[in-house]
Amino acid sequence: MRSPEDLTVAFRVAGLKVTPQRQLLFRLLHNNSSHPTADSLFNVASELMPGISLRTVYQTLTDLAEMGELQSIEVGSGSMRFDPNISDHHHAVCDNCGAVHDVYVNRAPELRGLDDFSVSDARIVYRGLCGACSVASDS
Amino acid sequence: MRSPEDLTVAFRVAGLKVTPQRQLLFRLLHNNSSHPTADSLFNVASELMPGISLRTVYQTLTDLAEMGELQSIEVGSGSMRFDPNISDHHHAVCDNCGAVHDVYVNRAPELRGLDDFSVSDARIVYRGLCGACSVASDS
DNA sequence: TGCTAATTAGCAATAGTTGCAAATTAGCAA
DNA sequence: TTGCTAATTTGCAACTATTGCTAATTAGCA
Repeated sequence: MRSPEDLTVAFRVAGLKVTPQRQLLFRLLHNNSSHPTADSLFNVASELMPGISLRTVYQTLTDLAEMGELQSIEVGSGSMRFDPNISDHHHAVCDNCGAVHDVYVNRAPELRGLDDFSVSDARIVYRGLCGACSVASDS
Repeated sequence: MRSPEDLTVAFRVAGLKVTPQRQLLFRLLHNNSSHPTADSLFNVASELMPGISLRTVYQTLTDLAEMGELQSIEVGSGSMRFDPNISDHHHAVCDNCGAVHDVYVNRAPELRGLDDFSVSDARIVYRGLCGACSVASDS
């Protein structure tokens, strides 16, 4: 995702308005690698801007995703997560603490068992234990 | 997933009862590669056994999943899908017709960018166009 | 400064799934 | 075969995540 400053310009160019709510969300998402849900973002945003609506958070996330500024991902936690890292990467989810990490793979794995399927996207979700949680479970 | 006959035995051994509803679902799921949702299974089951409850379908799917007889998968279609194929495989989803296909990869892709994460499971979801739909969209 | 289309907030509505309790029933034992 | 009891089924309410709708507000241009 681009910087809040760049997004401000990009939104105006696209005919979208730059409201205080959106600027706040730009800031909260920039360089955010926590893969937040709409709700968790709403909670943080609410402390900085009491009264902001969850609906507005959803709306802005949808707008950003449509502009290609962020990726929406599903890792089986029940709710959608948003990732401002739009480089070609995948995710590792800790079964213990639920944290979602960005991971990279050397090359896209090749398919077998399906002759004619033209792949446009491949997403990998790894599950297991993150560093902190494996240490904690050593005994 | 094992055969309806084997599951009948396995359920009794596990202290679970084998009801007509469950037997029907065993049959509907056996060798079923359509990756059905709870609701689509319910629809088929309802024709063969009017009055069967959606709640029962969910319950039985949960039981089967807990026994390791089927896999529940999420491919972004909004609802959970169930796969009686429990071999090590992945899925390809057609963006046009929504069909979910089983696919196999030569080897699990290696991680980069995360030092200490012990992977217990990796799931790949490919998106694109299936054979039938690529042909249909040629013009 | 005023205008207007975009946005916000709040609430209702929806989809998928699970919780709960009363009625039913599978499967064991006598 | 009959009776018992725990498991199951059903129906419905509740719940979570998300989207639809609309009146009131506001960004940004002229």
